[in-house]
Order: sequence, then structure tokens, then C-alpha cells
Amino acid sequence: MIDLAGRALDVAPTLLGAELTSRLGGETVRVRLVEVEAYEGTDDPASHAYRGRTARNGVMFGPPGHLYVYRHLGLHHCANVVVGPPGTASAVLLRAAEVTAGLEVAWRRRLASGVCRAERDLARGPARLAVVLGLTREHDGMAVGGAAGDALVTLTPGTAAEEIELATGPRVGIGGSGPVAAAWPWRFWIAGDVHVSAGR
DNA sequence: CGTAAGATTTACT
DNA sequence: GTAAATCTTACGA
Repeated sequence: MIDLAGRALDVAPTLLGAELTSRLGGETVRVRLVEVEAYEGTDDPASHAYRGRTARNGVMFGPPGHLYVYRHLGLHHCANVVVGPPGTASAVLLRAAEVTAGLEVAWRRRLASGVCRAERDLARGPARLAVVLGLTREHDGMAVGGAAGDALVTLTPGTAAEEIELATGPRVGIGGSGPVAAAWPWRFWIAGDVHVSAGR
């Protein structure tokens, strides 16, 4: 079981290589996470929670292990997993993944609301990943389960034998949040993996 | 109540 | 490479 109670900076790297399974809509899609970003809530100028609790980000102020899904530019959804002690409003943004099961479902969902050419682009980018998993704002606050149980969304560790080469760098798309926060290397990905997003 | 800006993606020049 | 799409949230008056 993955421990989500720690700080976002500590939890984020442990999510790389982990498998996220969605049974939303009665169809199963499983992905292997290859890229995430840490958001340290109220202490992080780039976080949605930086200016305190609001109607949109309320979920982040609750207990860890829940989804925070928000709409961006009216067109896209991005999904986070809430982590850390309750009240810290920490979360990990899921930025990219490799689809390992439910490929057919993933393709249908991507083609229904956009264009997708290569298989490696199926879940390459936070909004694309949300589409593949079937996540929308309706699922904001939904609980994330472990391997056991009947949760609609579950998170399980990757294979122990798997060797992951970790890479870190500045987060993407938060340039307007201030030069300091933009420079913090709070983005984590699996080095060399083709499913990692290009960034900016 | 009005306005500005956003943790992005896609299409076009 | 640059720009447009599109709407919700947040903040100022």
C-alpha cells in the first residue's frame, strides 16, 4: 500500500511507477504513472490552496487519499491526489502515464473529445490523463482505494523488481506564480520514459 | 457586479 | 512557433 500521509514532496516520487486503476463508467482503465508534480498547499505560491480554502479547492484541506479534480480554461480537467496531514492542503498532480490496461476504452475516450495519433500520447499530459481515466469535476472528492476493496479508483505500488530512474525538474505552467516557486524542482518523472510529457 | 487570469491542448501560419 | 478556444474561480469596486 502506498502511504499518502506524508508531505507531497516525499510522496510524489513514490507514486512513479505505481498503477492507478479507474472503474468509472463501468469500464476499467489502468495506467502506470510516469510523471507527477508536488504541490505543498498553503506554503506553496503555485498551489491552488495558497490563498486559503475556497469552494473549489476544499477537498485539498480534507484527509489524504482523495481526488482533487478541477476544470482548467473551461476545456480540460486535471486530477490530483490529496496527500499529507489534513489541513496542509498538499496534493500531487498526475501529469502523465502509460496506459497498461483498457487500451480500447482509453482510445475511445480520447477520440471522442479530441485527436490522438500515437499510443504514447494517450495519457501524455494532465488533461489527457484525466480524459483517459474518465475523471471530471463530478469526481472531485472521491476516495482513492488501495489494492483491496471496491473503490472506483485505486492506487497500487508498481512491481518491486522494477528499477526506476528518477529525474526532477521545475514544475510546468506556473510561471506566473512567481519566479521562486517556478524554480523549485518539484516535478518528478521516470528518466527516459517516452510517456513523459514534453513540458514547456 | 464586472473583470482578469488560469497546474492546457490543439490547430494553424 | 504562435494563437485561439472557453468558462470557472477569484478578487476588486
